Amino acid sequence: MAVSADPLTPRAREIVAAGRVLLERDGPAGLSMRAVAAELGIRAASLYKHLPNKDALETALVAAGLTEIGECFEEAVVGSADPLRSLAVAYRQWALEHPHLYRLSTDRPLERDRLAPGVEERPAAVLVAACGGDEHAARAAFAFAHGMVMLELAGRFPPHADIHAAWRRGIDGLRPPASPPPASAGTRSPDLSPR
Amino acid sequence: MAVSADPLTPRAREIVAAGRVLLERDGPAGLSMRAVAAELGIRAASLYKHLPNKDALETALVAAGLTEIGECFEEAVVGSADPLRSLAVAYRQWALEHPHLYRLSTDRPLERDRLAPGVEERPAAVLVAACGGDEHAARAAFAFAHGMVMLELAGRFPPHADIHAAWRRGIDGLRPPASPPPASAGTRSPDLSPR
DNA sequence: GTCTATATCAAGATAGAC
DNA sequence: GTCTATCTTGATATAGAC
Repeated sequence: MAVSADPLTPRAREIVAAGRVLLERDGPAGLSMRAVAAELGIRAASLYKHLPNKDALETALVAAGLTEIGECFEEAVVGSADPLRSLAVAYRQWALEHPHLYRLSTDRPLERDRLAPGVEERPAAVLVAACGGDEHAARAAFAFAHGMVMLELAGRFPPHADIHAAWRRGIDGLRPPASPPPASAGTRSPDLSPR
Repeated sequence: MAVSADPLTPRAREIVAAGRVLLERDGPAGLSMRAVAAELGIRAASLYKHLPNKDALETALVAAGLTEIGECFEEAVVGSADPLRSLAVAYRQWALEHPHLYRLSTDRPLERDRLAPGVEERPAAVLVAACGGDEHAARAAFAFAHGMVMLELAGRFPPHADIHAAWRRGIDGLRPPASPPPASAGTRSPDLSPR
């Protein structure tokens, strides 16, 4: 059993960074070993001195993506009067800014063995707290947010759809009953724009 | 502007059927023109007399998948005391029984031009009705269900997660306020198993 | 409607020299 | 740590004969 990730050498980290540039710029089809090598000005064969294969590269990219999403989560809730809304805003924003890395990071089984400890658990704990300790609600909220983001990234909402209203309705239904939307000017939840 | 789908010849329909077998059995990587031809006992080149290219095959598969999901939807609500729950059960069941076709059908932009009329609209109307006419709630419910299914298909829920409880919590939060879970024995929503 | 033959391209990966 | 050279595989697609 693999206890933890093999730590990456500095050169391997540079390769992963180049891979990330390519993935985010050209999508998954652009993430070939040849292209990554070209990005670094070397030959594809040279990559294999630093990473065993392409899967190791993708695994490292997934770890990087999940780590960043987790950091966003922790920042999003500090001082927030409406943590669940703040998490939703942060989540959507990160996914829309890094669509290809988001998809790569979420559409395959997690190799939990190879993940640094806390990468999955810490953002999960933040979300559960925002759901008033209800972990079923937290799982539902995660699925809701993932579904919203995936549908938006796939262009599946019809042109006239009010995406913000759907987010609002979902969050309102998942918020813990004890804490209704904070009493501000209006009677409904505020808009979901990042600012 | 392409007004509607080119109708498929009978032979083309057989090709699409073979493609569906392969996709569902071997996943997207197994859906090659060579493999489809082999499934029919012919050569890949022969396929191009019946379909212009691979994209046409995939488009036909998507149309078939969406049509079937829509039919499931219409059947699921007849005589149901809890339409939103019934839709959720039907949706999850179809997706779990056809994981690869589900993913193919949902992860790319819809070519609405090439879809038979009603394929998208009719199930949408059923869902909106189940949400008490609230189309924002319907969109949120769609995203919630899509997210739940995608996470389950991707193996992203931890082994201990109570998936049924998450479905229940999501549905309860999205149901129209006027109609609480139908008064049965218990105080909570019933389990989400297909039976 | 199917065939053979082929063009074209690109992918992951390895061996071994330097 | 990078190179050249190569292997192996497999993909979509076209031309033209039968």
